[in-house]
Amino acid sequence: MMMPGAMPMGVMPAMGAGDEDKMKQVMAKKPKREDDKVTTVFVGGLRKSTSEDKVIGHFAKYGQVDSVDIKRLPDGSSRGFAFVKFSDKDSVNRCVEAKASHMIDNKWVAVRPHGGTAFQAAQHAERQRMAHDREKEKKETEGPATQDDYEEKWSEKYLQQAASLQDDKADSDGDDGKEKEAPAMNPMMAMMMNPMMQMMMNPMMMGAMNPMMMGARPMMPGGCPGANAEASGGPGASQGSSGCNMPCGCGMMPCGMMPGCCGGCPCGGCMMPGMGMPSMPGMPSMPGMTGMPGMPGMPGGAAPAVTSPSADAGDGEGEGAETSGPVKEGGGENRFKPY
DNA sequence: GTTGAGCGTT
Repeated sequence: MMMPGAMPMGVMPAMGAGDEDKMKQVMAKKPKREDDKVTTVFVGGLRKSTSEDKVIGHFAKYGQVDSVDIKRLPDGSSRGFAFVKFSDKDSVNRCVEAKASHMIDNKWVAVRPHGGTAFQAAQHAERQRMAHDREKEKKETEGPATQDDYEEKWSEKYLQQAASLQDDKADSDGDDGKEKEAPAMNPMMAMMMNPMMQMMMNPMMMGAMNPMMMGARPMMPGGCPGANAEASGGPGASQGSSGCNMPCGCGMMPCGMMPGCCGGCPCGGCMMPGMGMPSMPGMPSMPGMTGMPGMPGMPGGAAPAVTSPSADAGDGEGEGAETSGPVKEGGGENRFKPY
């Protein structure tokens, strides 16, 4: 026994008359629009003053004009183009083929099929451009690389910079010929070239490499006479003669930290008050760190010994030796100021 | 100022 209403809607064998009509309408609708297009011509370049009547009057000679739709702004003024619908395609063809002879209101107008090739090409180009923009935007949003990539990149950059720094240093160090050739740069070396690192490392290295300095010597009020020796004879030249065995150059070692230290380097090449910076055998000097004169209140500050530009002549200019008064800035060249 | 706008959905 089959209930009348049990049949699923989707398999209904027949449609009512009304349904059929609806279907016809739906089916007809789309083709109708297409037909509208193929029987419509676009008319561009109209005068604002051109009326529908004028347009109809012009296009009537190519066939039966169904309608003319001049596009207007809300205020009613013409936008300068119109759609002319013919009742058949042949009229459109005739009309389009005669494009050279369309003059309305004494003005040449453009007549093309609705959605003609030029229009479609323009639309296509526009679509392509939009798609391209979207693609680009998407890429930018996603980002060109991951965080890891960035880190890798920066590490690489750092190493490269360190290497180039080392190269520069090796070049400038070669001037006095006292230092050994700088070894090939590696990250560890790059780190060691950091002034702070040198400050930290030198005490240890000095102790290990220069046992001579471990010998106790009394403080030398008046400064380290080695400065003179340094200026004239290089590191170690002062040894023995004037009471201080420190080769008074401009290394990174605070003088006061060394047993037997004179308590201050008057050489003019010191960075810090009271911090004689003995040059370190085998280590490149730090030209950029030099040039600080002796400081007031420190034994080295009043050192009479330094009257010449000293070991680091050229940037310190020996200011520190001129007076025991307030510190002068090292010609503006010093990037490292005391305290 | 040379290509509309409505209809109404996934």
